[in-house]
Amino acid sequence: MAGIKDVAREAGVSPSTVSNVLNGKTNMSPKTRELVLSVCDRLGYEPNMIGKSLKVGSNKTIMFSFSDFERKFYLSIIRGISEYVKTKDYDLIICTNKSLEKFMNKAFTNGCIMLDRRCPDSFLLKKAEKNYPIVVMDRIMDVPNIKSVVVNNYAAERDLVQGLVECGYKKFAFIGGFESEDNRERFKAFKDVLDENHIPFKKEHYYDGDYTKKSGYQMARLILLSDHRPDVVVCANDEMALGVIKAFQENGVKIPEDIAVCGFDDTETARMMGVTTVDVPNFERGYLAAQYLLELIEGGTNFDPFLITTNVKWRSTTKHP
Amino acid sequence: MAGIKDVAREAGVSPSTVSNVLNGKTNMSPKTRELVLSVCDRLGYEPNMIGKSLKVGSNKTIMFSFSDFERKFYLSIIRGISEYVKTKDYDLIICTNKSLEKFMNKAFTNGCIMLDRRCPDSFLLKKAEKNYPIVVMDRIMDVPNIKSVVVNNYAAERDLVQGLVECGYKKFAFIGGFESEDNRERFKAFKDVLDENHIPFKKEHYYDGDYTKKSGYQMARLILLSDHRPDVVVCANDEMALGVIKAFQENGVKIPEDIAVCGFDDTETARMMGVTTVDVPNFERGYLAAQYLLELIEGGTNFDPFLITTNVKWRSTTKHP
DNA sequence: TTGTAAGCGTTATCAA
DNA sequence: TTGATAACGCTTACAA
Repeated sequence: MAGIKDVAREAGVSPSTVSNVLNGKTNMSPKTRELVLSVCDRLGYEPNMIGKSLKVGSNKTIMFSFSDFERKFYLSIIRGISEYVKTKDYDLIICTNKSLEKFMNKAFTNGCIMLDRRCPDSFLLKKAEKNYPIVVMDRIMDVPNIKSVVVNNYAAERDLVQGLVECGYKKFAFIGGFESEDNRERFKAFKDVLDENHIPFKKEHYYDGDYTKKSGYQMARLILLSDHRPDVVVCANDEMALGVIKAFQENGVKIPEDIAVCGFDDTETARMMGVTTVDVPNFERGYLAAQYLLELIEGGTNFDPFLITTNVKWRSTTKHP
Repeated sequence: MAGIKDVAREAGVSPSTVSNVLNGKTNMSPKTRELVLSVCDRLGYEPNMIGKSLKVGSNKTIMFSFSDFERKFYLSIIRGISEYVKTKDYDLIICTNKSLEKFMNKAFTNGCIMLDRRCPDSFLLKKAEKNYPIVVMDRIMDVPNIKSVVVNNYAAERDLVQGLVECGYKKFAFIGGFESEDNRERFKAFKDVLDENHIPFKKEHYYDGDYTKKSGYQMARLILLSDHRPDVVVCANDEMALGVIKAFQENGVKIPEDIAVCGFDDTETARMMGVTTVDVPNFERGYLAAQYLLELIEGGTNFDPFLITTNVKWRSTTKHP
């Protein structure tokens, strides 16, 4: 690997001149510039970004961390981040495992968008205290250097359930995901709307899923065995709703005539299957997260959580309000 | 940000001693070690990986590059890479846009897995000549320092089409994706099997899609307008097959009774919709790609392309052979 | 217009 | 058991 010194020696100039040429400075004669450029080309010189980063102190790079590979919409989020970052001439590195200690470091990246729920708050707080800017998605942390960008789960689920009530549904079942802020909010909205409408809901009609299709399938079978048949099953996400639909189809339960089903996320499969659900604008959330992160990096100090609004998509697995 | 020197000063030792402690060396007294460790903790010291990388010359990191955000199975590939890399104590960075020049650099990453079709061969060849190890997916490049890990499209599509022939289908239509090695191979297999079975296929029964669901939908409408109704539509991927299915459903065409449909990829939606397709083991391909890359990095010299085998999944959008 | 030299944060060598 | 020093590849004052 040719280094800047090799180029300098070969061109008969000093390393600083090579550096200047390569960084678009104009304080050299045209012929020196040409010469340097041609030597770079001939030697196939590529600047060592590590050396440069060390010297310059920042490398205009942000990082995104996630760890759930079952969610296609993560790709949309990535696309959103990627698009915004490009406009600002920053680079993006995405990281999936425990390399955080290495990459969440001022020396390596200027900031981070965190979507990995396995990364504990305490870790993020530690980084934030060191002035490392972070945007967290799907969780709320209201401290300096951390900005939350979260889906307004509560409002979205409220809209959905209120619509179902207006359709005339009276007997509800809810399939929850694993313990998380998302799930708590979605369930709370569900419960609140039922309460406001004086529709009773018993604990035993809450079924414990884990956001996977399989768990939805299993819970649906339990529902079919129970003596209290709901007329609508509200699922905390689309994957579980798809599992429910599969179980219902296998057991000859007509959707929505016998039992209606709805989800949350508006995944591609849900769309294709005509599932009533809540559309979360994922590209936009990625884009916004990146935008906020760069604002923090450039010195912004607005750390108020940002809520993303959503829309209910009424499709064929429920009546329409 | 506290640096190694700050720690050294605070602990009353030299930077080298701090470095030694932090790198697990044992050439110091236990009490010095303890002291250093406690100071590190108190100051919240984190090693600057850039400084370290510059000194050490390598940072045990590989990179993965992609750019198509419409394919959920990319997440499976990433998971495969991520899993393998973890076992070898390497880090993975994923990169989506034009940051390649920066990251595909010996100083930054030790090697790269390339799945971005927009990255030209010429660029990769240039890197390979500089001894930068690369694993390319979905394209074949048979030169030193580049290993190809590709799906055996030809064999897979042959199996599928041969099965269709055995089902008794006689009038075929093919919807191709955009111009690419994948598409060429899939179509060649399709055509070869028909030829071998003396089943005629005219150019006008090849429809030009672009791998999107929308294009499948549009082509399906064209097919319905044509005077030659096929009894099976073979699509170069699942997305297009889903588009076809949508169009057929809207027009009252029964699948598979009136016209059968099949795809390629075994996406989640295809699975859910019962589409006959070819299952590509994506997790495994990522895993293997990572494995081969690390082999190259450690000095391996087996650059022969590796073909990944696949299985046909017979489902309800076609008869079964 | 060009070159010299210091320094970014670390580790390795070697001497104490 | 410790520390001084050089070096990794680059940029940037500042000097020439």
